[in-house]
Amino acid sequence: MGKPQTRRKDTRERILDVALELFLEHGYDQTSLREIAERLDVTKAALYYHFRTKEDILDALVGSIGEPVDELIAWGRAQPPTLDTRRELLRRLNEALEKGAPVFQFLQENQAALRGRTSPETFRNRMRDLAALMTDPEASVLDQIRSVSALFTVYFGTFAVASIDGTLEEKRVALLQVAREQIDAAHAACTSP
Amino acid sequence: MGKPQTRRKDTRERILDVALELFLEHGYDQTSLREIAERLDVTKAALYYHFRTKEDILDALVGSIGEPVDELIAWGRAQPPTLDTRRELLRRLNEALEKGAPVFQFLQENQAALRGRTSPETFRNRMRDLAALMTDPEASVLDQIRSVSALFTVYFGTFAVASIDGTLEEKRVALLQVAREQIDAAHAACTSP
Amino acid sequence: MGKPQTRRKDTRERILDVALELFLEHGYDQTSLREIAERLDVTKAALYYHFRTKEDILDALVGSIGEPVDELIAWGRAQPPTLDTRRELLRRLNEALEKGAPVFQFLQENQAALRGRTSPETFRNRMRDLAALMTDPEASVLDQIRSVSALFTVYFGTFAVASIDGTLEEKRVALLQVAREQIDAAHAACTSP
Amino acid sequence: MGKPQTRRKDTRERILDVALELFLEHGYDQTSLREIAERLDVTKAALYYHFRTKEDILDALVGSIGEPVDELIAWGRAQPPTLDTRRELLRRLNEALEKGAPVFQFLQENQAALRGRTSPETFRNRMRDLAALMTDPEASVLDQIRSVSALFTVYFGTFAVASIDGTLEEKRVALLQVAREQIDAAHAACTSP
DNA sequence: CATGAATGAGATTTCATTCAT
DNA sequence: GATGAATGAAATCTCATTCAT
Repeated sequence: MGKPQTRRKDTRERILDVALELFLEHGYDQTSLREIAERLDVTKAALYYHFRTKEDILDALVGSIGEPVDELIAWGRAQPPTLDTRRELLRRLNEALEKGAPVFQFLQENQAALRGRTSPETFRNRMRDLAALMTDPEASVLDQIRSVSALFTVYFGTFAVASIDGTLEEKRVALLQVAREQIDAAHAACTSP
Repeated sequence: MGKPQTRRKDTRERILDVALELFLEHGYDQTSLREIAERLDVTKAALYYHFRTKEDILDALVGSIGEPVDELIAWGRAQPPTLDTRRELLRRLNEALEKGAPVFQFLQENQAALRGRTSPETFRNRMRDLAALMTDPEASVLDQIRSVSALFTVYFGTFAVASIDGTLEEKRVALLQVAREQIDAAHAACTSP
Repeated sequence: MGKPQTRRKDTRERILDVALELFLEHGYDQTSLREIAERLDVTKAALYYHFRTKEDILDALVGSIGEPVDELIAWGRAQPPTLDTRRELLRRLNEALEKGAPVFQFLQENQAALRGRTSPETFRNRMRDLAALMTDPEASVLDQIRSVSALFTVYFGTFAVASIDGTLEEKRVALLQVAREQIDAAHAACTSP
Repeated sequence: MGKPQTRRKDTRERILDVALELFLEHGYDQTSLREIAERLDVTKAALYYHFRTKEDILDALVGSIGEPVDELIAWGRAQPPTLDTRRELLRRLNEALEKGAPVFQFLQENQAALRGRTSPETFRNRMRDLAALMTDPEASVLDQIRSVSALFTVYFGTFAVASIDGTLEEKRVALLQVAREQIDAAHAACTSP
């Protein structure tokens, strides 16, 4: 009974899982389709049944995180460019990074390898948009850097806190708070003096 | 008299220059020795006269920034772990990044590709040592993240401020100041309450 | 009543049409079953319901012109080897080429690709038989060449007159007349002196 | 003494020889670089040292006959469009075909496989130019076909006379004479009536 | 009748590397 | 110091074909 058998989960899904796994282990260029196929115990040709090229696998992976970020940007643009909006942007980004973290890390560690590829390029543009939403173009260089720095703390911090003791959740919350302090500083400086 | 002739700078040096140039353009894996040789207008075999393997070129490149960082770490260890020491560490790192920036960027963008390679691994360890010098292991998670965040600001900021208006020098100084605020915050929090 | 429905002509027929179309466009080897299936908007597996192999498609195509030529040869053999017989052979071949022209052209342009395949080989034998019917083995080399040349004019001419102005029908008639002059010359030479 | 050793003739030359040999045996598409390499007893990679792609081998082959034909066309254009010129064109083509015959045959048998490839396309244009030199555009369709037919006799005849008895030289001369009769007929018809 | 999923074999091409000269 | 010729290994990708459903 039930579905006939959909043997071994869904192959397409499994390919993406294993691909990401290997891309993180050895990098995109160093991961051959042979390796992916072997770890899945299918033939290389089977991969080509599900994806037209190696780059299509990449696109599917990057696409999976593109949507949440797009939504985030759309939301940000609909809000007034206030401190509260920016705090909320950081909070939502921090959340989005939690799920999707492996893909974010993959993108971050393979920047050079993926240069010129359309889908990561698209992703990079999204991050640029996000950065633009965090900063006021007329603010001082100092404040702009404070804002970008807040984004960095959330973004890179996620991959770098491994060496610090503490639970993942604890560190995630701490990252967010530090980032919030920085965005607060950017705003305080520009309103108070 | 003097050196025999050192025609055109010195081939070894030129190989390193062009290699770095191409590694930055297409990434380490995607850059073939053929491309390097072609851009230099020599044969591939000529490269092998100067470097035993492709990885040797990588090592020479990474080595060129290893020394300054090693010195920085040695200096840091010889100092007491005070706020002033950390401020000075940030300042010196900021300085070291200026020269050597392309190599740092190369390392940052090719993390996955270089994983498992000895010399970048060595470099990563050095950065870990540096991070350790910036933080007190007994400090709160929050303060540790503040300290690491200061390091990030100096480090990643260097590659990311391209999209902000202002002279390079201006931005470098601003980055340093923001980082200093963060390390100050880390210390203020842990000494005051 | 009548045939159940013969939806859209008949799949088998459509496969042959599209296959020939593509074989003419890109050549036999360069045409994959995937392309044929895609242009028909069915799956590759569907092709295998109608034909056991790719070569079976080829055989069906070549077979379609084999019969008329077989009949022509049989007719030729039943006649005395006179000038009139040969004139009539040219006329009938010229006629047969009109229908079936695409298949003839396909065979002519893919000789190398089809070498060793049984059915085109069979076809080539038929053409050889036809050439034999056109020539007397004891005639002079010159006259044999005149006769073969007449065959060529009808055969290759059909594909080559595209660059000459005039209606198709006009050109077909002209080709036949030129060929007839050649066969006449072959006979005149051998009977008169 | 003598040249150091130029071991085994000139590799590039040998590749072209063997490639043509195999292209004629199995056709262009069906001949893999593996086969070429094996018959030469070198590795596939060695082929790529001498030719950038498989198509480059093709180009070199076609190019080798392009020049003589170009010269023939240039010569033809410099002459008045008389019967004598055309007789001489046929004679020279007949001569050019003798050397270079295998390449001509290869081109003729692989038309479909080579469609769209630049260098055979170029070659086809040359043949069209040659055909244009043989015919008067204002002549009757009949005479135009007679002229083209003369060209065919020389061209296709070269590959087709294998089945006729006689020495190669004898047959070559006979082909030329038959072609000449046809071009004569084309001119006679248009001047006399 | 036809499809979705998969395979085994093999194609072209590229790469780091070697070595005699 | 440098080159020309070559190699062995591997990569991406395509193809004809099969078979359970």
